[in-house]
Amino acid sequence: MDGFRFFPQALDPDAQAALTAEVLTLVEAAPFFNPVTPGGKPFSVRMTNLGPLGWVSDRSGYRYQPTHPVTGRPWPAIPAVLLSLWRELGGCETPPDACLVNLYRDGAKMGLHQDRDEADFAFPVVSVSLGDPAVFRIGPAGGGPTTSLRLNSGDVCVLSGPARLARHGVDRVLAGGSRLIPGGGRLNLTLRRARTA
DNA sequence: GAGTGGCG
DNA sequence: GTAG
Repeated sequence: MDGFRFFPQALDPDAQAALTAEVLTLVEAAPFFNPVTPGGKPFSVRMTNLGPLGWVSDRSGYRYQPTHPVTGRPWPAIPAVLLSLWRELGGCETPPDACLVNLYRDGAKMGLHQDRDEADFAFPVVSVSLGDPAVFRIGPAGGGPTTSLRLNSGDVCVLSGPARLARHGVDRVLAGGSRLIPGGGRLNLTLRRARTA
């Protein structure tokens, strides 16, 4: 997968713990909600966002919006450490304007999809894994054979260039593999530039 | 259970 | 249409 870059253990255990604590504190003001597809089917992951814009899905469709769908308040700010990861590993000077926070509890998964709700695909997607390991799947943008990859806590993935529109998803989460998240599970932080610079 | 994929 |  040209354009797909994998940075194992980009965050050491102390940095993982600090980031997890910071994100969980921030999202107290923007609680995880239960999204549904435009067809009304619930996702198995729970979601919230950080930053000027947040990705949401409901019966009206997929979109980025500046406020939490339940509280109506703006999303909390993106932590500085994530802005640094975006710049250093994503190689992008323009900062992200959205950070989707997906919480995978027992049995949660994410079907194969593309991130294509952003205005300019020249900007990368930077994904940070925290907590339980996940079996990630990725394949070409145009369809075809996929490969699977285990994502551990502290790993960072970058989708850019030809891989920016890669199909990807999470087949399953390996429960109990980490004690990082209270109550267990996996937290995935996905940084994106939703609007043009 | 694993892999693939409608999809614009 | 949609990450189900």
